[in-house]
Amino acid sequence: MVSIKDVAAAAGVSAATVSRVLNDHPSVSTATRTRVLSAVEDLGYRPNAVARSLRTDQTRTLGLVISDVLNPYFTELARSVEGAARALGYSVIIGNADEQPELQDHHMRTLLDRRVDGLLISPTDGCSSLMRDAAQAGTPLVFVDRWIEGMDVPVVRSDGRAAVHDLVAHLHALGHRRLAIIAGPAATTTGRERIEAFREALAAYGLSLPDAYIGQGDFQAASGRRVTEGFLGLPEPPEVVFATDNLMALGALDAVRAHGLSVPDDIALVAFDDIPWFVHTDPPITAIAQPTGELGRAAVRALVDRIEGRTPQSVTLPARLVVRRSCGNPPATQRSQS
Amino acid sequence: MVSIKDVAAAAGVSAATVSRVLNDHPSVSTATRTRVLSAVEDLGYRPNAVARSLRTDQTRTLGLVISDVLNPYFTELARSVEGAARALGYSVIIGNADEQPELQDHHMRTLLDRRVDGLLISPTDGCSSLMRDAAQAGTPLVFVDRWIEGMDVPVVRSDGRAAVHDLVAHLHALGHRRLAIIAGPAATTTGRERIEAFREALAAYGLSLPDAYIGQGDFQAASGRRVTEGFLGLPEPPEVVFATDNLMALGALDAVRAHGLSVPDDIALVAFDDIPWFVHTDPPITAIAQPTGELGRAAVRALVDRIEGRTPQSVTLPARLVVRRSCGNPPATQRSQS
DNA sequence: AGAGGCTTTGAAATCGATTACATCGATCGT
DNA sequence: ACGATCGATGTAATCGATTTCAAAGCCTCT
Repeated sequence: MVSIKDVAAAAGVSAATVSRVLNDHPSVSTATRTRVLSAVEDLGYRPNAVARSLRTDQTRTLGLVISDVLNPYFTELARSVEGAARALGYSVIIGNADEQPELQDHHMRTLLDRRVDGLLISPTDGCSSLMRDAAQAGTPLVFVDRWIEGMDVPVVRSDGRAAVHDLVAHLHALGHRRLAIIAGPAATTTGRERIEAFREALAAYGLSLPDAYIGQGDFQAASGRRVTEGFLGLPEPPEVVFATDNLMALGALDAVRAHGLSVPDDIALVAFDDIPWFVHTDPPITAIAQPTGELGRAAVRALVDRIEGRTPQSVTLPARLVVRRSCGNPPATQRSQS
Repeated sequence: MVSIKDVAAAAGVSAATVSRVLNDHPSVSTATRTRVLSAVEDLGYRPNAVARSLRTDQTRTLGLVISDVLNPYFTELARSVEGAARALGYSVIIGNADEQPELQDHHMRTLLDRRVDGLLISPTDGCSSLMRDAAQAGTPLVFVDRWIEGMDVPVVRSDGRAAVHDLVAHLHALGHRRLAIIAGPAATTTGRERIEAFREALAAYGLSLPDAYIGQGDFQAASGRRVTEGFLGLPEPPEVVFATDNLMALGALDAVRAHGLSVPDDIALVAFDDIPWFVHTDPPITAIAQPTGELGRAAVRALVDRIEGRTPQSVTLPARLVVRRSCGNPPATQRSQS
C-alpha cells in the first residue's frame, strides 16, 4: 500500500508538506501543490483513514444501533440516516440488536472500541449501564425513536398521541367498541407510550381497555400471531386489533387467516408504522405513519451538532393516521390518499 | 480516554506486558496477569481498535456493498452476513449503493480507505475500474448474488435456472401461454441470467418471448409499475407477468390494481425473490425463493477464507419455486406449504 | 546593510497499540 | 560451581498520518 512517504519521495518534499496539501493548508506554494497532487495521482495514493483517525482522534463515523433491521421501519430509518450522514461527510456503521439487550451492548462496545464520533441509539431496553457510562464519559449520544428516561441525551422521535386519538375516533365512527391492543415491550418507551395513548383515547370515548384485550408482544411477528390467537379464543373476541408495530400486525394477519376469518369483516386491524407493503396486503392496512425519513435526518443533525460542539435539540415530529380498508369501509371524507 | 499506558502505570508494569496479557501471550506470569487484568477492570480500559488496526494492519472488519437496502432480499442478506461475520469475530460495514454506480464507488472507496480486511460486493453495473484496481491490488473480494464476468473473484450466488424452468412448467400447466417478463438491468448478471433462463424455459415448451413482452426494469418498484402499464396497454396483453425481483413485482401489483384488474383472474403475477410479505398480499404471490441466509453465510465464509490465507470457493446454491395463488389456483399436488 | 516579517518547508513528536530484541534472574545439567 | 537455558519483563521501533516548532529564504523598510 502506498503511504504518504512514498508520495513525499515521489514529489521530492517531506511528508508534512504532502499532508498540508491534502488538508488544504494555505501555506503551500502553488508549484509544490501541483507537484504533490500529480504524485498523488500517479501513485494512486489514498490516505489511510486508520492512521488519520489515530492522530486526529476522530473517525468521521457515526454508529447507529437499532433494534431490528428486518423491520422495514428501521431499514428506512437506517437508510435516511446514512444519506444524511454522507451529506455531512460522515459514514455510518449499523449495529443490529435484534431486540436483544446483550447484542445491543455488543454493538455499542464494538462501536465505542472503534472510536466512532457519536452514537445514534434506539434502545431495546430501559437500562443499559454501558449506555450510562458512555454518556458519562462524554460520548456524543442521541436517541432516536425510543429513548431511556432520566438520561440527559437528546431524543429525536415522533409523537403518536394525536394520531392514536384520530385512530380511535375513526374506529368509533365505524361503530367499533371492543378494541384490543398488541402492546410492545414495557421496557421500551414506544411500547409504553402507545398503550397509554390508546387507553387515554379510549377513555375520551367512554371506552375501557380490559386486561383481556391487552396482549403483550415483543415487536416481532411471532408475538403478534400468538397474541391474536389469544384474542380470537376469547368468549367475546375484540372487534379491532391494534398492533403497535408493523411486524406484529403481520403476525396478527397470519393468525386471522389461520382461523379462516377475514379482515375487516370478522375483525379489524390497524398497525403502528406505515410501510409500503401495507398498500398491497389483503386488505390494505390502516396504519399510523411516522415521518421516518425526516426522523433520520433530524437525528443525524442533532448528533453532528453535538459532535461539532453545537448544542443539539431534541425533536418531536407528529405521526399521522393513514386510513385504508382494514377496519371496514371508511366514510368517503375520511379516505386517505394512500 | 484511558490508554494502555494508564493500565501499565496502574499495574506497575510496562505497556508491553499489558499488551501481552490482552493478547493471551503465554509468557506472562500468573501474578502479573491478574494484576493487569484487575487494573483493566478498575480503569474500565478498552483497547483502541484504531491504534491496534494501524499497527497490525488488520481491522477485523468486512465491507458489504449492496445495491439496495430497502429491498427486503438485500436486507435479509445483510443481516445474515452480519451474523456470520460476528460469529467469526468480524464486524460489517454496509454500503448502500441504491443501484447507482457512483454511490457504489463512493462506498468502495470509503471502505478501502478504512482498510477493511475484505469486501463483499453485489455490483450494480458491469465494469467498475475501482473494483478491478482493488482486485489487482490484492484486496480480498467476494461477489455475492451478482458478479462481474471476467474477474477472477469468487462468486457466491444462487442459480435460478432450474426454478425458472419449474415456474414455466407450473404456468404452462395452468394453461397460460402468453408470458411476459419485467427484466432487470442488462448490466447486472442476475438481470441477464433471469431473462435468459426464462427464454430457454419457454422454448422448452414451444413458447416464444416476443419483444413486446419484454419490459426493461431497474429492480425498483416504479419501473415494475411502468412496464406493467405498458403490458396492459397492449392490444393483446400477456396472461402472466414475471417480475425478476420483488420490488418490481410490487410495482406490477400497483399497476394492475390501478387498472381495476385483479390478480390472478385478469392477469397472473410471479416474482423472483421470496419475501415474508408475499404471503400477505392480495393474493399471496408465487415466487422463486433464494436461500438468502445460507448465501450470506457462505459469502462470509469465502471472504474470511481468502482473508486468512485459505483458498476460497465459489458457491452456487439452488433456488426453488414457491407456489401460491397469484397465477391461479394450482393443482393440489403442487401447492406449497408457504 | 541590517533588522524584522512573511512565506514556505522540514524535522521531530505524537496518537495507542504491537512486537523484535535485549536484559535479568533463576533453574538446570554436568 | 559454572555456563547454558528458559521464563518474565522492559526498551524501543514501528504502523501512517497530523501538527508544532524551528529554520531557511526572501522582501521590505529604514
